Amino acid sequence: MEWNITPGRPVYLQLIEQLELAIVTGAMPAGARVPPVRELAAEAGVTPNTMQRALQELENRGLLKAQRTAGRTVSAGTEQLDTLRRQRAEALAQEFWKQMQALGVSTEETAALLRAAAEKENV
Amino acid sequence: MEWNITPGRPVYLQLIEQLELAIVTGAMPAGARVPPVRELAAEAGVTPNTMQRALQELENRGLLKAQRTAGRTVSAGTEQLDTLRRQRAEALAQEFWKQMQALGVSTEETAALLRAAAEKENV
DNA sequence: ATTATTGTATTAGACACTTAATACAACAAT
DNA sequence: ATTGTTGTATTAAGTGTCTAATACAATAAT
Repeated sequence: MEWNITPGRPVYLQLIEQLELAIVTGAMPAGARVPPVRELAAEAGVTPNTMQRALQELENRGLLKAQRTAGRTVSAGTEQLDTLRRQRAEALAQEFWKQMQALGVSTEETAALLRAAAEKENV
Repeated sequence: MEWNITPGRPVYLQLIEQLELAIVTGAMPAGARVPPVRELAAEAGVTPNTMQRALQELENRGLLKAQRTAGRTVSAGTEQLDTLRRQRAEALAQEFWKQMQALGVSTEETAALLRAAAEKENV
C-alpha cells in the first residue's frame, strides 16, 4: 500500500483517510487480513503508536476488527463499503459545489472546469 | 465579516483561507481598508497574535499591505484577484476530479452527483 | 507637541500531536 | 509447553499551535 503523508495536518487523520479509501475502493477487500501495525507503520514511515491510533479509530467506525494474534481484518461487508463509498462521493460533490458557489463560479463554468480537469488527467 | 472556525485544523490556516476568500470574491475589494488586527481578532474569537499571523501571511503573498498606523489595505489589483479566483477554482476542480477518480466514480456519475448537489442547494 | 490608534514583538504557559523506547497480553504455531 | 507473532499500553521528550498578558514602535489626528 502506498502512503502519502504531508505535514500541516495531523498524521493520524491522514492515515485514517487513506486507509478508509483503500478499504472502500476494494484495495483492501471485505474480509481481507490487514498487515500488522508495525508493518503498516514502517511502510508509512510513522511510529506504531500513530498507526495504532488510526486503526483503532477505523475499528470504532466498524470497518476493521482486531483479533489479537490473529491480526486485523476488514470487518465491513461489501454492501456497507459500497454505501460508504457512495456517501463519500456525495459529500465530496456537495463540498465542491459549495466552494464553487462561495467563489461565485457559475454552473456552466463549473462544468467547464471539470471537463478541463478531466482532460488534463490524460497526461 | 463572518467567521467559521472549526477545531481539528490550525486556526491561522483557516483564517488565511477565509480572508483570502473574502478578498478574491470582492467582499474586501481592491484598495479597501482592512479592519484593525484587534477588531478582526475579536470578531473571529481568536487572539490578536493568531490573527496577526494570518494577516502577515497574506501580506507575504502580496494580497495585503500594512502601513503602520494607517492600517492595512488590500494591495492586490482587480486583475490579480481575478486571476487568483480563477486559479483557486481550477485547483478545486482538479482536486475534486482527482478524488472522484480515486473513489472509482465514473464521469457520468460525477456529473450526476454534481447536479444533485446543485439541486440540494435550493433549500 | 500630545494623544490615540494601529501594527509589531516578546514571554510564559497549556494543550495536542508525534516520536521513541519499552513492556505487557493474548494466542496461533510448533 | 514453548516460542514467536500480534495487538495494546505506558512513559518521556520534542514540536507546533494557541492563548494571555504586556510592551514597544510608528504615525495619523488633534
